Amino acid sequence: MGLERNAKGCNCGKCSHKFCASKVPIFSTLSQEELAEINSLKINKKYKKGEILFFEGDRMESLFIINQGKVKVFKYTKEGKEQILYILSEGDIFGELSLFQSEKLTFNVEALEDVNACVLTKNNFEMILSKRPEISMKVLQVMGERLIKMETLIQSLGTKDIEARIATFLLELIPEYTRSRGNIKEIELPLSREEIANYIGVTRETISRKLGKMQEEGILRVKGIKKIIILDEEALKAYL
Amino acid sequence: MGLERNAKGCNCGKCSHKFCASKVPIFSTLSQEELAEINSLKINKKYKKGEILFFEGDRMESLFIINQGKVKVFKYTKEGKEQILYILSEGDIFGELSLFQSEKLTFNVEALEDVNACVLTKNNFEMILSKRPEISMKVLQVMGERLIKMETLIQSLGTKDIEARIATFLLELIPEYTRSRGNIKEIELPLSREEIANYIGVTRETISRKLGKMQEEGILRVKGIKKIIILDEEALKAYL
DNA sequence: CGGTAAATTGAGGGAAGTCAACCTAAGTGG
DNA sequence: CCACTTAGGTTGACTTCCCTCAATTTACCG
Repeated sequence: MGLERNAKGCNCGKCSHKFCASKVPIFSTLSQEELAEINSLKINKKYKKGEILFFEGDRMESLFIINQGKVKVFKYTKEGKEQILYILSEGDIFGELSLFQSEKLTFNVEALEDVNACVLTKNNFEMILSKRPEISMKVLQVMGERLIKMETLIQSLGTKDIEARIATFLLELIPEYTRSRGNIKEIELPLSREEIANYIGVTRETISRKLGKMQEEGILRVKGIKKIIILDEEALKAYL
Repeated sequence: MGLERNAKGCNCGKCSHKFCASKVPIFSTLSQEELAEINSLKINKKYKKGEILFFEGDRMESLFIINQGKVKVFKYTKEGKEQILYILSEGDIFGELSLFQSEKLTFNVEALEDVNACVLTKNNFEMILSKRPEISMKVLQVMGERLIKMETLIQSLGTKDIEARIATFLLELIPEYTRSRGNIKEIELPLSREEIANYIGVTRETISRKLGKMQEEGILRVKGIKKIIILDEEALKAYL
């Protein structure tokens, strides 16, 4: 699967990470030569599922580009429960903030699956940025999108109706995590029940019960532990 | 009051809005001449308390700088309740996002008190930006701070403990909204009870009850409708 | 094919929401 | 300056819904 990917995106046979830079929207305006330069500067890191990439309070000295896999970004609440802020996957970046304000990280990052990431040092990134200042605009766009996602999450958490929160969560997943088979949509869940609960601000048990209820209502079908088939997307939207 | 302000910050007697640009961190690197240029480009707008500056879905074609007063930025939840995202006051900017991604506004903005704002058109701002590209870095910093605030809010909303949410809210207010009298701190609340409730994700009544409880415990004193005296800041922090 | 971690299901309690009545304070006009 | 009006705040009784705790059941991995 991983090999297929490479074969598909790159023909040179050896540079399995040529993608790092080319995958990322912030570098979309760069030429092939410039991308190649970035690739020669980057280093590659691998993490196992469950591994912590960063802890709150760590000082970031580099820009991370996720080449493969997914990570969750989260904080701990007072009760020691994790509050997930967002999920990042292939092509997403993080650490960009610290590059501009050299502050400590305000969240933890953990690999949800095996992760392959490219790392650009702060210095190298600043060098690239000085050559191509329009990149900072791109970074602004990415941050803007992230802000909008967080606004949606806040709106969701502020909503008392838990069905609505779950619906929001599922609908968000559809564009990126769905394999369409005919006209039914099968979501590949990136999170466990407990993690969904921690994202939505409820307990694991409540998620179980609500999904069960939605299944009874014919809106979706829970297929094993990490798949959900959306049978009636309109009914889901009606919850919002 | 408004005049005193002006007298204090500006001696020319006529340019009551010279501050707009000089108040804003994103323009902090500019020279006096450049600031003056911006001031000649900007236009001035006034809003009455309760007035809506923008609706969700509006297209922003300008950068707003708050010169005086406070606004709340909010969305509506499914139940029609407002979910406040943040409070902006003197020196804060908004609309910066739309300038970079020309998307529609994702929130509403309402004046909490009489507001005086400076407006820079998108074109003018882009012109300034092209002359001084380092401003985009500053914008990134501002957005970074906003992102961090939202992360905190999410963490707070995800926390079940409502006392903790109230404590977080009050402690956030202290730096900006406190008049210290001796060693007791008196917070001037920018929000009504209902708005606090809408910010924290609970009902008006719950806020009343919890503040009453905290008063009984000797942590604070509710003084009328818009003042709270913090008697025991440490006890407040202990809720976190 | 076990063994373990995760998910589900059920029963019970508690905390916040709802609804309604009452109170307080800010603003208005005489 | 005071009485009146009204919006916002507080308080109480009741209800609901989610959390908690515990017992099973189901999925996943060697």
